[in-house]
Amino acid sequence: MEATTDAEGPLAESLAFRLTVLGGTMQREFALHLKEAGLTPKHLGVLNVVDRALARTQDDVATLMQVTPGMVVRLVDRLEQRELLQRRRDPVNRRRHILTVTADGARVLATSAAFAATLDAQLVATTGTALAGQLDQALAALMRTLTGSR
Amino acid sequence: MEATTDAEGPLAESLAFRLTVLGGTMQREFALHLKEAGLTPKHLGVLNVVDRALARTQDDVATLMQVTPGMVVRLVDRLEQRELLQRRRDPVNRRRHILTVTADGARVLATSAAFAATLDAQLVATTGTALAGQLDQALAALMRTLTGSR
DNA sequence: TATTGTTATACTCTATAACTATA
DNA sequence: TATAGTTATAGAGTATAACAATA
Repeated sequence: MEATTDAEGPLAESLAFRLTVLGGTMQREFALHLKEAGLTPKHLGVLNVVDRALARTQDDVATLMQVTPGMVVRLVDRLEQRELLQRRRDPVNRRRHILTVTADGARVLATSAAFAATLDAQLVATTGTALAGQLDQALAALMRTLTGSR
Repeated sequence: MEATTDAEGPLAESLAFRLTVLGGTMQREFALHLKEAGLTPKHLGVLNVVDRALARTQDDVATLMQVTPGMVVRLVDRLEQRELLQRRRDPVNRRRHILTVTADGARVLATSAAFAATLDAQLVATTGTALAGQLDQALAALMRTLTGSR
């Protein structure tokens, strides 16, 4: 009766489960790196989507990052205090806050990109260049569905 | 002077960063699925490492999952309350608690594996079978380094 | 003296829901 | 009436550090 436990293969071999585990490990690395700046991975995520023009307003950020509007407020609050992000009212629709990354914000993104590059180097060293290239393609395909096929 | 911002390529194209984002998405899915059982993805992680014999004691779990001993206590507390995991003293070294997955715990793992399979199906549908196969290989290589090359 | 696990404390993250203002 | 954002509250997660028991 072991068909009950492994009907679809063990959990540990699922793509989704391993993505969760490895994503958690990577997130921990980013968290450690960002700690000195008083930021979390989510703060970096906000900077990134705004910088990449995937999100223009707080509402955009909430939808794209799947977080509540209330959390976006707090994330943006801190980023604004640190002068990494700027809020300004949309003259066209005064309910909206348009977000822009400041020069300091761009610097945080650059530093984090450099840090990410060192993590990538470790990943490539583990998988080898061939597999890393294919990992890159697979992740790109998956990211496209998250950002709405852009 | 834009070499300053993109010296190593943009953050959004980093393998590590995308693993963080996608891992977060998958984690959210698992969290939603586990909510009705009153569990979190970390609880599932504990069940998994114990079931796979990657961890025998609470200390093993803490080391492997990179969480503090105090958190393992609370995670195991809940799993034990729900009768998904059993604690018993190691007769050889009475400081240790040996963990074993109960029949109910195995059932949770099975249900979660089935759920993971549906997530996997979505992932495969997005990337195509060829890329999914290579994603599988890359993730396997990366997981081996996490579990100590076992 | 080191290891394993527990507890206490405080802090952060997060979700929910009520609220303000704009449209 | 619907949208964008804010605030308040409460609950869950987490880290730190002090502690107890065992080796």
